[in-house]
Amino acid sequence: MEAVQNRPYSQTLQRLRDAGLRPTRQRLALGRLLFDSHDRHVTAEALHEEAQQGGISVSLATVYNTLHQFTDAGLLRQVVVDASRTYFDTNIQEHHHFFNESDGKLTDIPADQILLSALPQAPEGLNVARVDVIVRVTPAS
Amino acid sequence: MEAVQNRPYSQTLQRLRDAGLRPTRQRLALGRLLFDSHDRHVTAEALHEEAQQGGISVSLATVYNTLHQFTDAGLLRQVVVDASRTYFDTNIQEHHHFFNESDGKLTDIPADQILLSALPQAPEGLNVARVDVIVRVTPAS
DNA sequence: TGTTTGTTTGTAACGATTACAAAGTACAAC
DNA sequence: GTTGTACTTTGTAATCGTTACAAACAAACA
Repeated sequence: MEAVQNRPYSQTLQRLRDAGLRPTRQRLALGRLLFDSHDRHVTAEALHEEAQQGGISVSLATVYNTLHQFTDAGLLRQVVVDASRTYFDTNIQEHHHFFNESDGKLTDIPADQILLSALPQAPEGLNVARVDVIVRVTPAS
Repeated sequence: MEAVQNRPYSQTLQRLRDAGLRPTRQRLALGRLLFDSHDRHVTAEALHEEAQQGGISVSLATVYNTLHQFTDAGLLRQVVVDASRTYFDTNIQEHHHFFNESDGKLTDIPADQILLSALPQAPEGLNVARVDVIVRVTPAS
């Protein structure tokens, strides 16, 4: 078995290939930041900042482009919880979120921890694409 | 019984008084647009447009101010479903939404039509402020 | 009616995001 | 390798919804 420190947890290269995206230096670097740990929730600005800190030279425009390309490829998912910024979630399985309204932090809730019963029928001519449950939390008084 | 056309469905004047907001021409006019019919979902831009069409002279800045004041007073509720714009909902009861991703239209789902069981415990030190369920729908293929 | 305090308005500013064209890079063919 | 081409990245300008702000205005009340 190969050494842990060399194991490509994220297999970013393969993911990019599978998605038909050229494995450029920028995409590989951002992919590793995103996929080497699990259940990350990032904004474009935050990821850009993180890349800079890590010595990765990448423009903010590229971070935006990349996040959208990854999302289109199904490697990421957008989470809408706050009107002022867009979050991208590395967990693409069905699941839900706690959203801390005071610090803007998201936490995953596994799908099996929330049971939705009796979902009403979608209006005529429409199909359900996804169901999002957002549990908004605030610091206890 | 008074004539239907004179009946103040929305009782906007009283609502404003109760909320401690001066019943100005602009607030009364916007309040009537919002509260004279039920279950409305508006954006600031759309409400401004609607007011203009109806011959109500009110600035966009005032529409924004008013929507926020109404929200703070508990007369409206904000709904976050789309990163690009903020919706305000005249239904302040507990309920959920269908969100049509192709045309941006919201439809209410009464609270009793979605049963959420086994909501996980909020992280230490946090209280649940609200649970939003958004059923994202798209046109059937 | 006068005074005070709250409200409205037009416009500038803001912050996140997108558009765009020029410069750079991956990749396949030679 | 070298070259050619299509795809990417980049800095920056533009966009868009929203907020800030100070001057003009209006409601409340003595």
